[in-house]
Amino acid sequence: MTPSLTEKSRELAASVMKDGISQAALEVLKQHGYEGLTMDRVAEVAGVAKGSIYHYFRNKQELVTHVFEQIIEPAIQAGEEIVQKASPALQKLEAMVRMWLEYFSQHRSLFDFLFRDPAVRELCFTSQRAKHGLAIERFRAIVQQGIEEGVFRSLEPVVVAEMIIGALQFVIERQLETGESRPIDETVQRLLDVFVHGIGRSEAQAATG
Amino acid sequence: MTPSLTEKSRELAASVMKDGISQAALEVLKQHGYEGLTMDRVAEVAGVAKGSIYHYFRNKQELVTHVFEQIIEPAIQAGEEIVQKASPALQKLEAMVRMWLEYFSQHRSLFDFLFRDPAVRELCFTSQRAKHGLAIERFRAIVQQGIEEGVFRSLEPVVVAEMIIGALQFVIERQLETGESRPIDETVQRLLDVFVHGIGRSEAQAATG
Amino acid sequence: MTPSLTEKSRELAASVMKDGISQAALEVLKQHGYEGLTMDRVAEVAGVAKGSIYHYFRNKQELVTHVFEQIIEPAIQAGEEIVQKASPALQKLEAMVRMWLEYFSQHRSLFDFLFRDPAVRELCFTSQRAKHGLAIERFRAIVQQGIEEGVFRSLEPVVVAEMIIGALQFVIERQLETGESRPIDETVQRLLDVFVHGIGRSEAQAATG
Amino acid sequence: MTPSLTEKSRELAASVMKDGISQAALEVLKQHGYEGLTMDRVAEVAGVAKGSIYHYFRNKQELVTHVFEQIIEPAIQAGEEIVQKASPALQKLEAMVRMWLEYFSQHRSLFDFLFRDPAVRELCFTSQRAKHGLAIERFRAIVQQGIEEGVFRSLEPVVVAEMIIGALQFVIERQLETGESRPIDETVQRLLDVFVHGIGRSEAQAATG
DNA sequence: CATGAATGAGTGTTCATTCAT
DNA sequence: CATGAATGAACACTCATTCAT
Repeated sequence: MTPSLTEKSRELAASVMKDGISQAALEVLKQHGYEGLTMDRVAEVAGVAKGSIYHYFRNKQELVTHVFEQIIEPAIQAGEEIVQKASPALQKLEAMVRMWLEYFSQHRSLFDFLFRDPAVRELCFTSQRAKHGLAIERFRAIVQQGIEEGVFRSLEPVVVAEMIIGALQFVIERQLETGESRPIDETVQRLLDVFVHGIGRSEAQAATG
Repeated sequence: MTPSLTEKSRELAASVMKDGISQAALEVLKQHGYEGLTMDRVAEVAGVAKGSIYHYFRNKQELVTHVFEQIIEPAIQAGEEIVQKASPALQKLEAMVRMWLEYFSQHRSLFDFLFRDPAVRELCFTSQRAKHGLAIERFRAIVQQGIEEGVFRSLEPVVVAEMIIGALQFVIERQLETGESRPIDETVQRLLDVFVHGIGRSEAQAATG
Repeated sequence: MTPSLTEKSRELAASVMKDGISQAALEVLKQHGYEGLTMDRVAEVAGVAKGSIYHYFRNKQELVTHVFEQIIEPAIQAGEEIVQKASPALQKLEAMVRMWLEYFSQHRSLFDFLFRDPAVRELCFTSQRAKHGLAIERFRAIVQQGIEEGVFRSLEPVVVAEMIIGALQFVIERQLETGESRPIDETVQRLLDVFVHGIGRSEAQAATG
Repeated sequence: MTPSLTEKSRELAASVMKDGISQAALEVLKQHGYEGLTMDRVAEVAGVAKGSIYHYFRNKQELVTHVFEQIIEPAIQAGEEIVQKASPALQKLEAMVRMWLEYFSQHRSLFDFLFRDPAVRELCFTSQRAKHGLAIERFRAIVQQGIEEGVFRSLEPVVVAEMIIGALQFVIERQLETGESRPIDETVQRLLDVFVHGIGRSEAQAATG
């Protein structure tokens, strides 16, 4: 059992180091941008020798990936909670949109950097359908639930999920670019309004429908 | 008149070279990504000496910018034509969505790279409201027209424009990532359907409205 | 005889071009310094094609050398005149010191650049004992004359000439560096005073002597 | 105490490397001149990788400056000692002239290169009145002392100092250029003779002579 | 395990020189 | 002769990665 204990403390120490380095990398990312993310700087900020980083991360890419995962974790958790709740789809949708809006407005600048690494993108979206793919999956589930509840029309839920996320991301992105920051509540309402009721006028809709 | 002729052929040769280098850069971009875009590679692919590139582009950034402009130009033109037509907003919207859909599906992979260059982003979005900002402006104008025609509800047109573009981009992005390629017609219909009618069911809408 | 005429006009044209290019190089030198002296810039300022420079100067070094010769020529001439005059050595010395002082204060900044090229140095001082060596020779001749006239002590004239030139150059150099510009008359007097009478006090001299 | 030991050996190793690189740079300077001083060559001669140089010197300029300081340091020290001594001005002057003469004859070729770097010049003369400015200051102090002792005439000491240094430098320079090497003792005597007694035969001098 | 010195391939950019037109 | 596009070697500097201690 002793070895198990030693092993555990070893593991603990290792994970502490990993986190420390990861945090340092995040700091560097914030201050110097993606192109300014050098192992030297990470080592300096983390207060460890450059070589030590390679004990915990095989290479720079792995470090970047880990940083990304650290950042996105809270959103994953928050999303999970929202989905798990026993609320109507519309409420879940609103909660989800608000959560992502808040999340993106906090971290968008970092995403600019993180999404830059093709390897990270690969990881996030495609390969293991992880993280972002997960976001889609969750919106999809909510849309599906809405359809089943009879409040949403019977549309392809994945595509709808994608549209919502895309719209949401881009709206945030624009706000960051233009510098203006509208209250999140307002943005949430607008997004929901458009997606739920459409931009078409009811009479016209009645006519077309 | 002779100098005019010589001058012309010189200009022609110069523009041929510029295009050649630009094409080479595009090729490198496709194969190696933005981080892999080195002047050496461009020179090699273009089949010219590295130094020669600097006869046509002051520096790397200028080359990148030029490549970007070359790519986006056709879309700008097509957008202009659509906007100028005297058609109802709904038709324009459809044409615009289809155009961008076609355009993005052709170039999305490049945008991943191009949008990554801060200088390019600057150019595109912020500084001179050029290119992408222009796209927003055009969608905005169409939405505005729709509102005036009485077919669209009176929503903030800029935000709606942003949502549509965001949704559109992301849907394409996803298709590229998942590898599946749905017919563009179908995607256009889905986007319009969602944005015009919303995802909510009519009764619910009637109830809310 | 016709070919002779053609030949002459050809030669004339060539020398005109050489001078034009040389002047352009001088201009570039003044504006951009030695490190900024590029063939491109020279061609641009001269208003000729870069390639044309190589018709008149085998390479950059030859051009630089030519520029140097152009600059130093007036001083050579002025020196010649002073030496040729039938005046007492002391008067010649004063005239010479004044001339060089004026000359250096006008061109010192250029010398900083020109003396930088080892090839130029080679040319100027060593190889053909040209130019600068010539200056030494002239000061030497004046000192010699002074000895013969009985107004100067019988010292090794070359070394004395070197000392005077060295002192003269350095005093100017310092003025340029410190930025202060004392009147030339004053500097001339000081130099002559020190070199003619020495810094030692008469009694002390008598004591030492 | 162990860390202190490790630290010390580390520091030692670092200073050994710095010196090695510095020496290599000196070697390159001697063989290829200032324009031929490339980091590649320094690395090759030093037997280290190019990148390693940048562990010890932030950039080329810093390396050059360091080389310069290494070379000039001994002269600074020797000058300090001479000035500090409690000897009559005339003796100090002789010692100083001899010291510089010896020093310059050893390093003049390097100065050709070193003085060429604007940054080095800046450092030496202007900015902190360091090094060369220091030399002037010291000669000035000696002249001043001589005036106070009553052995030198009451002349502007700074200008006299400049003249002596200029003459001294130029005489050495000439010897290097012409290749002839006169005994230093002789040169010292000639310089002092000229500067103390002047070249003119005055009545007083005539009386002594 | 921790270290940080050492590495060396790679980066964008410059510029004297050549040569086909 | 005049041209200027093309060249390519050279430059200072960076940085992910390795490895002896």
